[in-house]
Amino acid sequence: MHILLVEDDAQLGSAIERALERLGYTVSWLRDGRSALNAIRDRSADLVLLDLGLPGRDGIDVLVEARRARIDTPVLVMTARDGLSARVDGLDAGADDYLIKPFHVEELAARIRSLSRRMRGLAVNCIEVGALSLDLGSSEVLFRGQPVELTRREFALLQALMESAGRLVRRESLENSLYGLDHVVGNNALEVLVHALRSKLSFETIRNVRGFGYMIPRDPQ
Amino acid sequence: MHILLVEDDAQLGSAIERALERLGYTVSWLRDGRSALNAIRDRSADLVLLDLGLPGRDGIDVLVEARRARIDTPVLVMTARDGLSARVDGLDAGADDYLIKPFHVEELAARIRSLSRRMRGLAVNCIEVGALSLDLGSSEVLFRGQPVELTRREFALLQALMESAGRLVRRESLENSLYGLDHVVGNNALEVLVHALRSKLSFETIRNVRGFGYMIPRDPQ
DNA sequence: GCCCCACTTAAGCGTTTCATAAGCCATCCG
DNA sequence: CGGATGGCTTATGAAACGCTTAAGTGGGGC
Repeated sequence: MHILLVEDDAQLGSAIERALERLGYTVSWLRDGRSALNAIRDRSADLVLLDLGLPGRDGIDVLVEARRARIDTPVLVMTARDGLSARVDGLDAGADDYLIKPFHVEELAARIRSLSRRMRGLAVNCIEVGALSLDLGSSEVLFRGQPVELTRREFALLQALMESAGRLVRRESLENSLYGLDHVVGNNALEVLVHALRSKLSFETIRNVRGFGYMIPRDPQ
Repeated sequence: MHILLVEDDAQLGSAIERALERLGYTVSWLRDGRSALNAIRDRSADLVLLDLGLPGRDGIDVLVEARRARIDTPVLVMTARDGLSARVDGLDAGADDYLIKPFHVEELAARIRSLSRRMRGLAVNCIEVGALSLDLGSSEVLFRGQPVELTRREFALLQALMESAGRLVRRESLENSLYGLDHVVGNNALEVLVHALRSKLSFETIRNVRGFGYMIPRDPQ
């Protein structure tokens, strides 16, 4: 998940950036409203962490402009404790949640998690591994940038594998998540499915571990 | 943002109240039509979430009275699935959108966000995609510049698809927003509806993605 | 009360998808 | 080297899916 951090204070900004990266997010840190707005318009970020204490009314303006452009990327605003009106303005302007400075990193992490949980199923929700990108929202799959048409079962299999990319997924566990616990399914269905998926992607993307299961390597080396 | 919740059921009311507060809104929860009407007249709320299942025709009356008093606070109406007539009355009486009980909290949140975005956007109640233009205020639909007569359901379907134009909308999600959560509804009502809509527009505008759902392409190429 | 309209249900049909089966290939043991 | 096991590949019939048309249902307007 990619987070756009908009914060003009150097010290605070770098602290937040480091904290977010430690939590496993990728971060773009921008210092001013103008470049922030451009970045938001690109829709490259999955979440925006916006400081409302920017010089001028920059922070609010960014938000208002973005919402006017019908960009509904979730926005989490940060305000000073005394900035009650700013906070209210922020929510009015279309923020999804707010944090009061100063805050604990745990608080920030919790808000981000809650927000990403909330937007799941509504906005884009991508898993990316190597040359593969899988969008759970639109059910679209890209392989080396090209869209690939998958059936429901193929999609489910790919999702299961990509969700634990780099790790082996036991055959049994795959069968469960594809067909449910009632194993009425014949013992060869999975192989057929794997084959179909491989021929739509490439034969190297899905690796078999004899006797155990399958995996998608995280580093395609 | 302050939301006025009008709901007589204690359990449901407190559940919705908690959910809204978790989403960062402040909530006033009122149980009956009379006090609701007073509160609406104060114009203290930014949005009203109104249950039409109040005893008597209280719910509708509140709405009609409020609109008669020229109060244009957005109203999101909640109705039971079987209360089709109540729903129609609700929209006729001046509701801005409706939800069918029971609903997911995410659905409620999405509607509230969409509504608040809509009212913020300088009364731009239009969604435009390709040759399609849908006016949420007047419920008018234009296709290639020509007005098209749609029924309520067709309109709701088109709205759902256009609100996420360019993205796939899962069949399940469409069924939820059209019929509510308890899909007691027959399993091909949606297909019939899609067919009706396609034949009023064109057969290319709505694309099916087998096994997943439907979408309206943002770029008709 | 009657008719009309919107809507759901039902049924038929073509297409796609999927599980099964059956044969082939690779790897692992002796 | 050869059997055995596990995985790969391909073909096929059945089931699922979606489209379409037609018939049934129930509410609102007259």
